[in-house]
Amino acid sequence: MSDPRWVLHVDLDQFIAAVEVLRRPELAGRPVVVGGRGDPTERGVVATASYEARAFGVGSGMPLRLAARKCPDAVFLPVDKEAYDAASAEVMATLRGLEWGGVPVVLEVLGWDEAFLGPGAGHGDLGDPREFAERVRAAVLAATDLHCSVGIGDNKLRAKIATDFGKPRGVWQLTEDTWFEVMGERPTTALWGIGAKTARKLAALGIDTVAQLASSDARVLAAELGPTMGPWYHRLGRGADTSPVDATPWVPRAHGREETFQQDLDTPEQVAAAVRALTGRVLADIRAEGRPAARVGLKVRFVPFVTVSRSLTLPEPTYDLAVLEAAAVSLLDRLDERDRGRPVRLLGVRLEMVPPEGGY
DNA sequence: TCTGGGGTCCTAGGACCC
DNA sequence: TCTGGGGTCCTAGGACCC
Repeated sequence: MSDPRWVLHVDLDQFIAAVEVLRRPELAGRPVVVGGRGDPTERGVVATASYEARAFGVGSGMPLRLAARKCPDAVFLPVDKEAYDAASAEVMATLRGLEWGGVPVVLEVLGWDEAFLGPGAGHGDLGDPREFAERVRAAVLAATDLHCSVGIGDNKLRAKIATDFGKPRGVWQLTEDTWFEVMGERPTTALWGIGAKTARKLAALGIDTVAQLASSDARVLAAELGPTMGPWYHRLGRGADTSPVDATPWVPRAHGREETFQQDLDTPEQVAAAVRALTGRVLADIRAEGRPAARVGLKVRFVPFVTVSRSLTLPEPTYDLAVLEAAAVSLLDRLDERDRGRPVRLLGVRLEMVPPEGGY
């Protein structure tokens, strides 16, 4: 019996909505929509909708106002980051405490509600991965009252894609043996890392499906899509991935804050004041990180929708609020003439930090 | 319907240096 | 008179993900 290096991908089912229902049991079975400040008359989008709300056509990324029109009886709740942070930490601690083949698992956290899980060094018999996957689901449910789905793969890519087939509350296995049978005829967007734009470029090359991508000419992809991305898309088509499950804690490169204004900003004074306010908020985040800012970036969305960005490298890394505010505001002067004076819908300030000692 | 907010990584072109 | 080739850094923008 061959012993593939099994990888599991764990994904919580409708994490945000599920956390909200847990602390308000009376919402169970009702359509719940979480997003923005919880006021569907404001500008904002849906972060997560419960299954009951999805039945009305409400989905992630949808404007709250549209969600309210589709499902007027839904309960609208504000995004409560702290609550999800806490629930996520509980889930990850539970996963980290699991043993597989007699040794602790290796856990790579992907976000609030997702993680890869692999066998630790020196493990013994791993047994049937499906049995272990069910154990994972049971452990998470017992510890947190949250349901999850688990994908099993012979690498991270296949495990990640498998999870979607198992949702909700299920387990699915995808390996080299079943890759083309399951994925071959699906559109390239079914792959992790190929979105609408790339799919369109591939379609222009006569590549619409995963199987077509796998049998395409890697040299053509490199020429058309870049020396790094081209070959990578080719590997995606075959489901190939050799990256290890990596438990190294995440070290952020940058922090940023964005704000969509309920009323568009009309004057340069309003815009500059908002940029300074955002800069102060991001500064607090990087102070907590303990590494000073090395670069400053500004993002501006005008009405109608045009989004531009400008950035600069600071003469020297700093925590100095006045210096950072001045740098961020100075980026406004670099906007194109035609954009100046147009109403501003969104502003974003981003501070890139100096790398930690020894790099990332 | 009128489009979040947090991120990462890649590419291309220009400036500059040797 | 015309023109190397390699390298790094900076900036703007594109694409993607959760």
